[in-house]
Amino acid sequence: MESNKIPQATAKRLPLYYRFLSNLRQQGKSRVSSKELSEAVKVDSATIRRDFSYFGALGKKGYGYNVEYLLGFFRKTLDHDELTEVALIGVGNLGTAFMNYNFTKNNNTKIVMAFDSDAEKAGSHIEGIPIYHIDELEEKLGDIKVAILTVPGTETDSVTERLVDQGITGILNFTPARLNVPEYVRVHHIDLAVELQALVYFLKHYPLVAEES
Amino acid sequence: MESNKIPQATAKRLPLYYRFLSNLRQQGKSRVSSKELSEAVKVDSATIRRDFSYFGALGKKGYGYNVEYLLGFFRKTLDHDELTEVALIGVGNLGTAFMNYNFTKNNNTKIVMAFDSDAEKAGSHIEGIPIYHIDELEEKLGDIKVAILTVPGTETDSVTERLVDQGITGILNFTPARLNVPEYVRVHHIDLAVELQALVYFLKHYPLVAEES
DNA sequence: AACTATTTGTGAATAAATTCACGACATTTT
DNA sequence: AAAATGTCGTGAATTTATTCACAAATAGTT
Repeated sequence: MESNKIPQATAKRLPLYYRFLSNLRQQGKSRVSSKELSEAVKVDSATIRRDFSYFGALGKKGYGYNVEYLLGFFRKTLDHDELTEVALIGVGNLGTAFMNYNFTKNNNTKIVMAFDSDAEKAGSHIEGIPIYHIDELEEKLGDIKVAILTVPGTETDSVTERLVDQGITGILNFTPARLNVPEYVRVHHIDLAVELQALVYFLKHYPLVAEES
Repeated sequence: MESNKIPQATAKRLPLYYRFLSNLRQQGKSRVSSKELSEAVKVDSATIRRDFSYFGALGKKGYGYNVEYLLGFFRKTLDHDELTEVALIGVGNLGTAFMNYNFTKNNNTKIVMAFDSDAEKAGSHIEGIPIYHIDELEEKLGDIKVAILTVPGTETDSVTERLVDQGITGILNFTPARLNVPEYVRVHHIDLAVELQALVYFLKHYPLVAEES
């Protein structure tokens, strides 16, 4: 894989760049400098240029970057032409929020089915996405490789095991638990309570500037 | 502020450690080694020891760490004795998920009020938390310093400005926008679409191990 | 055509975070 | 009481990420 040389920190910013570039195109802008983009995405302009440079010379000195060209380039790099199908596990408030969120706009990912342990929900649809009972997981999952996990804490471990058994290799985990998965499965954690606490900690211990009158 | 010397990466892990230590206590464990904790939180044991060491010598050689002592220490360090009040802006599915989430269990943060632009929702409660109309923001906010932003993209900028005007200094931002705030306001972004895309990108470009039969 | 203003791409410097590896000490076992 | 084992705390090495700063090139201007 040639893209092994791209730093992880850079890779994480790519989707962000992509979205803001899409916005710019929609606004009719055909050119952008690293400085302008920097102000929009709040990433240092040198970092942006460095990030882009891992993919070669995408810009032009004295001019900046051509929005259309950059978008085309990243569309390929981010595989935006092929849709990645995603399953959502746990149709509570958080899960429902995801289903309503229109991921496919500006995106290459789409939630195509959801599961819940509540028999009441099974059989219904949200935004056209079918909800199955969790017992049907093995039957319905097919060759989906990515799952969003928004179940309550108690069910986490057993569901995770079943997902892995069915061939899931990527999990976006919103539960507070740390998942036990084989090493070939990638898990990204988004821990809402931790994020909130960390923010509060930073506010108290890392004041940015003395607030002025 | 003496804790200026603690690396940010360490600070972000503290709430995580705290939660897992609480779990251990609940399980009746009175002692834990960095190796055991490492397996639970999925952080390298050397990193854990390094993190703890910024606060002094909290453990005992040949023994490990005393769970109770560690918890007591972090309770003070993380200001777990004082409750930080938080306002939530935008009572959609995502916002509702937060309100149902019991942040105060094992936590020092509490959502004490919510706002929404939907007049229907104003006046009601979720989990005992009052929901006000967004027009009442200035009137009701009081001296709350932290806000969770879960509004649709269109309202983001104007709401942010009003929050800052009212003295908010920390924002947990779930909208896709990058906020324009004075430099003394700390914003943490959680960008759901970006997280999902980044996961997909890593799966394709950074395979962890060839999946074995 | 000459001049000025921009802006990239990157080598080098710096900063931040992780990981190695081991001496020192405490605990446990025999 | 001695030996064996376990575990911390940390100096040093390494890795990863960011930022500086400037030559080179282009674009725009007069």
